Amino acid sequence: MEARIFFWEMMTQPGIPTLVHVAKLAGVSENTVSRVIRNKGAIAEVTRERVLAAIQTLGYVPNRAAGSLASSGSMLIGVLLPSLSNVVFPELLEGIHAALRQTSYQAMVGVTDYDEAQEEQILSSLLAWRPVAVITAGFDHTAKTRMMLDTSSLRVAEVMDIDGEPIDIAVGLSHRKAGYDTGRFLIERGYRRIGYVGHDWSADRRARHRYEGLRQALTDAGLGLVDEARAEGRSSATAGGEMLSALLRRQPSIDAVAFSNDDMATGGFFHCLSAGIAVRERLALFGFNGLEIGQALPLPLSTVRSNRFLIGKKAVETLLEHRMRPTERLVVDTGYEIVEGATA
Amino acid sequence: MEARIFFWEMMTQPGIPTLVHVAKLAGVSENTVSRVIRNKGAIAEVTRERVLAAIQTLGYVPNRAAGSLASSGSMLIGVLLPSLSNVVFPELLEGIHAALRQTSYQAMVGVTDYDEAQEEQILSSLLAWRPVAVITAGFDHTAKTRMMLDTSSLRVAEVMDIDGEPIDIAVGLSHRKAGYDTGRFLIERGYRRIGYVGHDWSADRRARHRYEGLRQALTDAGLGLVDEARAEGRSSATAGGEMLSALLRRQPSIDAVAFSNDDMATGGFFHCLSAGIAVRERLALFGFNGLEIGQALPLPLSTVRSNRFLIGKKAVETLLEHRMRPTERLVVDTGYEIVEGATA
DNA sequence: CTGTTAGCGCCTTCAG
DNA sequence: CTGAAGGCGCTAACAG
Repeated sequence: MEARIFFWEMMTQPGIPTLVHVAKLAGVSENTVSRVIRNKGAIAEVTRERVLAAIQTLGYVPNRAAGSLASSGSMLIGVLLPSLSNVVFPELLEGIHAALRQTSYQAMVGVTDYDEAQEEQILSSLLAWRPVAVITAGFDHTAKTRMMLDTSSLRVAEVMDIDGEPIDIAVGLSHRKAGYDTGRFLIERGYRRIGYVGHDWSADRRARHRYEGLRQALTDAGLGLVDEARAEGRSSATAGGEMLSALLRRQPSIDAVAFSNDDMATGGFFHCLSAGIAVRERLALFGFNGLEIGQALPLPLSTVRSNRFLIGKKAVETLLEHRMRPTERLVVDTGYEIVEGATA
Repeated sequence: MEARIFFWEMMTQPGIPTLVHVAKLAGVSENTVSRVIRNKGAIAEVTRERVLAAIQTLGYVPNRAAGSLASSGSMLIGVLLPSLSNVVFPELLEGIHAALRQTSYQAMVGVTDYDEAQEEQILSSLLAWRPVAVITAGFDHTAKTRMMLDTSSLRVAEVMDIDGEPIDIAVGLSHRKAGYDTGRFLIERGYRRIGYVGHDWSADRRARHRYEGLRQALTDAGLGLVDEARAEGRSSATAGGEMLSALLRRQPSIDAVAFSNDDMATGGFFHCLSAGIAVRERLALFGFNGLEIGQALPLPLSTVRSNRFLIGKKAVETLLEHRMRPTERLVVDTGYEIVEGATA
């Protein structure tokens, strides 16, 4: 009772309560309050309850900036994404958030817009908050970015892709292998005149890897790609339709098309509808990602399901398992799954 | 030269450089360095250059946790989103990030999973970083959430929706009005037997507002909703197809269907394809959102375009325009646009 | 089991 | 135009 009065006396200007306020109200030292909050060290049950009550009545929320400064451990994980307009990245983020929910870590996201120079700049503003780890989608970095990432004590997970040499942890799938399996799948189904429809690779190195894997599979089977059409910009259903149309104009005899992803393939499917092309009988379509929209098509899309949510989750888990930077490079293969569908 | 040696001497343990290191290297006081960084106060050009050089060679990155603590201004904006799996939220986030890119503010995102209790918990972990403002998608909060949001000095923007009473700033569109206009559009096109296909409203209050607006328009025209079908879970193309199928089984005479959003409508479109129903001639379809996929359909979807990117951008801009909490409630209407399309 | 004493890295205020 | 103190809110040692 008296303690509470004492507290209100203190609050010269009604600001946000701090440890001092809680301590005063609970009649203990700041330090004890801190211990209760962090569950560190042994504390008498009575004391703990008194402190908890004080926290409750004041609505005290610890200031993490102060905590971070004092302990040099921020409970922050930086996340660098190229974009949010391609569904795969939000899905990755969902996985990251889901894994973080169990912990008291927070994600801090930066969007680089597929630009390495921006990545550099955004990374440095993330580092200003001294995260304990960074998750980044991809292996292509500027020299300076690489240097910043090389700060010892900063763990780095490069996600989505495991086809490169990671800085310390890689979590994802081999897009080259997925592309190869796409080729194998089409060949085994008897398709021989195979084409490719894609989008701009400069922003999407993984799409290029899949393409390379596809070509390899065809080469290994004594075949080749009949022709290909690539859109200038990012992937979209519209681009997929237009590019398929262009490809077929040049090569009417093509019997199967591998698309750079499901968005493009969905557009291809729509084109077939409009143009009266019988999908699978006359022209097989194959995508990548396993998005919901592809599976909702009148004919479910044949594709490869990559689990973005899982990648995000695994990345966080792996990162948090290693409190120090791992001595050896770690590669976590989250795999993928061929979805037979009905379009190929 | 000498200065540099001096610096290395200091680095007993090769850690992250601080203001002290920069100051030593540049031969000035910490304070001067701080001023250079923040562009505050007058500084001799020579000094500034010397400091900048030192920062460069050390790769110094200011510690914002420390800055935040010292200045009680965090350059952080908290963002509360219900989910990332519905495209509209990543798009909103893109707008937020785009607006933030010009500034030195950072977004810190929390995902509530459509759960008010979680929102409360996540908000408090965001507040631990003492953001200067919070952006939240929606008006439904628990009492405790409301209390936390009521901290003076914390500016709050509630986005997407302007149909409620904002805490201090609302940015978005009137979903009720958009629903009303959907009804008007269908009526003016001559449709009279109108049905509705939706998803679970408990997670999506905006969808309910659109529905209410729609009903109002029908009522005002002396009509009523013939029937409706609502899926249990979240919106998806699959659910849209299934629900449309169920609705038509009950009410074969329906001539137009308003969907809760484009995902659902796209699924409806696919159902029509499979079932051989002539879209528009026999059955009109109308969506909401104006997603790319809808416009890529063989018949572009008739829908309402809500500009999520703009909402995010405007929210940030409005928030940053007001350095203090605005005295009056502010409502920014970002509007919407009817997309005629070819399905209604 | 609890309190005391120093900082963490920066910014603000006040002197020059 | 620049420097010297002091403190933001918290945690890490030590003591006891």
